[in-house]
Amino acid sequence: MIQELKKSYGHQFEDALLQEIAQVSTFRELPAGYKLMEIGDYVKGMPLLVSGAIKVLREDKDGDELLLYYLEKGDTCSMTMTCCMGETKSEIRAIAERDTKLIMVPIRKMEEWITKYKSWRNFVFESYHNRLNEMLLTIDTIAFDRMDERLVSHLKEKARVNKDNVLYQTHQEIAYELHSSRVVISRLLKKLERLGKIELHRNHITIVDLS
Amino acid sequence: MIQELKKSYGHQFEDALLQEIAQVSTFRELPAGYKLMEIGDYVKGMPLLVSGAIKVLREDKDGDELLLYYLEKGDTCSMTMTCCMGETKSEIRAIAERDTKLIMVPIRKMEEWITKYKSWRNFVFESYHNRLNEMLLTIDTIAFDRMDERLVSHLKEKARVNKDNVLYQTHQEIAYELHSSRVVISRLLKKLERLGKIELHRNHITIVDLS
DNA sequence: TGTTCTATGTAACCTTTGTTACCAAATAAA
DNA sequence: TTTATTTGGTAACAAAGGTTACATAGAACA
Repeated sequence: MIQELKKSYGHQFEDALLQEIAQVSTFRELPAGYKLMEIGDYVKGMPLLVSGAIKVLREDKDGDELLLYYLEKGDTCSMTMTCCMGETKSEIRAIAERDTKLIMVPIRKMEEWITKYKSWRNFVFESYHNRLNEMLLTIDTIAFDRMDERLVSHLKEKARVNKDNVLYQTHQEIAYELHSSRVVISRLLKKLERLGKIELHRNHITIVDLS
Repeated sequence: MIQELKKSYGHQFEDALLQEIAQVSTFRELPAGYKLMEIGDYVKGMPLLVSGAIKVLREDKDGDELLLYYLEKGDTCSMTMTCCMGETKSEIRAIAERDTKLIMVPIRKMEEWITKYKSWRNFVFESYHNRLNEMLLTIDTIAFDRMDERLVSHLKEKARVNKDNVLYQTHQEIAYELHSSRVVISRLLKKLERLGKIELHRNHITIVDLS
């Protein structure tokens, strides 16, 4: 594990901290689709992403979903931190977007290291910073953009996160993540295809040029 | 200032910290409508709210606004903290919702106190926690609620924050804060009046029963 | 007092998005 | 191979919300 740690976090954490992390944490490999956290769960650990990606989703009272943002290499879940500080339940759902490796740090260490290591403190604050900014961007898209623009953003982001211009997602799944309906998404995707920006196939979408 | 400080923060900060805050901070009284921060501004201080309320707004590229949340007594602006840590410009606009008193702490002290005072550390993390949760609630309303529900929430929240069941706001102003149009808001307000939930007057709205 | 400005009410219409229904193609299962 | 299921295409319609236009009432003010 220490190698994985050094590769992803060696440039920002001092050796003593890396050692401590290695001692108390567990290394986990999650297959794509694995549900890491459900709404209402109590939080037991803080994930440090080593590779892959985790998607973070919000749900309303009717069970409708909305994709909030992705966690990637070098990220951690600020939502987790806020939860464990307050001993409250998770407000979000977290699912592996693709095969993912992460290091799970026990929450009790989090506060301890904040006083002990400056680099850890910076990391924690930077995470909050990043997460608040991701949330602002999410708000921007849902408040200010129309569904066609949101769809294009979604396709771009999906391709970036998965490092693949072919998206293996059904129209229904896209509709869930954007909190829309399958028919609307199919309609807009067809329009994008007619414009030569994507190619539609059963169970996958090829991005041609979304610039 | 030390009295104001003790009244609002005495229960959570130790005396030594209260003393330090009093020494390096400035006390400010803002009239309702005062613009405390504009998008693009560099952040010079961290506000500790003593009384009143500050509304925090987001703007898109076309200049359209959206109300994100209110800061009240005991709150601080996490967005400010993230900005000053990263030396970046403000992502939001902050305007006094009503007459407001606050203590402005220089940003350089923020990090220093995090190592020095446990209570300050808790306060900072709690602020992040609160802000992330407010952002989630904001996302919930704009993503999952229709405009009539959002309007009712807005009226309730406005009345709560201002401690007044009479709202002194024009339909146009409400439309800006909800990122809608005046005609739509007038239409929905009229519907609420017909249902006996509010009374409409020129330049003010009286809440009768929104439960 | 008459004039001007601002806030609100309302009708008519348009666009976007969501819903229902049905069909066909692709795939999986029997 | 036949049947069932999943996925996607499309039409027709409904609803929410935005736009334009215009009228009127109250407030401000000359």
